[in-house]
Amino acid sequence: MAELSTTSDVPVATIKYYLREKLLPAGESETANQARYGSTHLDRLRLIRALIDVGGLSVVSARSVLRAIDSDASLPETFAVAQRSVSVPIASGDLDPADLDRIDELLVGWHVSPDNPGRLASARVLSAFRGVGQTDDRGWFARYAEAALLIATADLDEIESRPDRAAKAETVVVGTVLGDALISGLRRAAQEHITSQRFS
Amino acid sequence: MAELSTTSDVPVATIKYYLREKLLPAGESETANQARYGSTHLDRLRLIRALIDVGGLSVVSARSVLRAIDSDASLPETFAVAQRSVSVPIASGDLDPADLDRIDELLVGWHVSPDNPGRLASARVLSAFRGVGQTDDRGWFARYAEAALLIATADLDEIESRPDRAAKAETVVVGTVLGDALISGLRRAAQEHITSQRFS
DNA sequence: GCATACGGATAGTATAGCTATCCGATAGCG
DNA sequence: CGCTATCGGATAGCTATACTATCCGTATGC
Repeated sequence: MAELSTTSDVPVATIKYYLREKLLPAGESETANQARYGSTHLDRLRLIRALIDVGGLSVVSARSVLRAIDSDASLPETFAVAQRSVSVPIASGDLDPADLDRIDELLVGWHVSPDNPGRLASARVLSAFRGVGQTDDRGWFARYAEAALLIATADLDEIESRPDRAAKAETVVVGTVLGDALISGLRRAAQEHITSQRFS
Repeated sequence: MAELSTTSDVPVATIKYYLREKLLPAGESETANQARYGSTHLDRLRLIRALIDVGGLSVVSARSVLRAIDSDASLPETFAVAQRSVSVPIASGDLDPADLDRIDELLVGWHVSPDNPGRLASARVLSAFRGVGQTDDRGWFARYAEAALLIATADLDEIESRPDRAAKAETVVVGTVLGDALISGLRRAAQEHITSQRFS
């Protein structure tokens, strides 16, 4: 365990915490006070840190996506789990139906279920925009939707390129969780680029 | 204050907390135990809730972006504040220079300063991808960068459409903070759409 | 004249994510 | 064989955040 800690750069106490929280499977005990951790443990630990540190997942969310990877759920099911774990749950009753309508209007031709976390989250953002006095943002949102379609297509292409179900499932989770961080990072870089282009 | 609480649906105790934390300016005291809150206070309160609830900002981050809106800082400066407040700070020393190189390679032709939070965040995501054994993701990342450019262009167009500096600054902040929530929401909807397209 | 409501100050609460200490067992060393 | 250091596991403690609840003196309005 000490070795796992040094190679992964995660404190021993934290590893113990992840074991307790069932994020990490226990090593196989060799004697009563020695356990063996192999490369699978190291890989899993790195995945955990990526999800939590970079993706910003909570420990409970991380656990549920890890379970989804380990299960034999279908890809769409794994996607659903991954999506729910990165989204704050929103009850559709809390939303103004008019906001949902406007989102659906934006997404015409898309096949999206009514309780898709992204659909609800988008409606909530729209409502917040309205609350702040931001209006006439239809064009803005439409361009976001176009970009989202590009990204999702890239995501699915990447997932399909993976060899087997296990690898595909992991890419679904990693892509969903880290993809959010990636797109916002690149967006900030692009914002600075365009800003400097227009302000000089 | 009770009125402000009912119209905004924010508990009185929470409003007091925001006053204490200097997110909300104090109402003008009329007598020793009465204060007057106007529509500016209501607007500000709604903005605070949008930033915190929908945008996921911490109270301290919210305070710093509100200060940026109220200041007479230039738009690029306001952008920088907004970007820093939505990003977890990353020291460039913690990153593998090779990851930064690969991001810079992706961003050729872009005018981005070395300490742009998005550039650093993207490098960190790249490093996390590598750590979980995800490779050959150059094409994937490039498509993300393309989408980011589309989004940033839409952002800047929207900002420029605003009448004056104050409105522009508010759109910078609101757009930066809520835009992240919007794009990830739309991405999830698009993922479901493309998935169902390909799996049926 | 007095219950009620006000704003401000202060203290308390809940949760999350670690982190530190204690404990008995055992491995290595001489 | 003895002794110290280290192991894994269990438990308790810590820190930060975002509220939330109570108390208090003042003042309003019926």
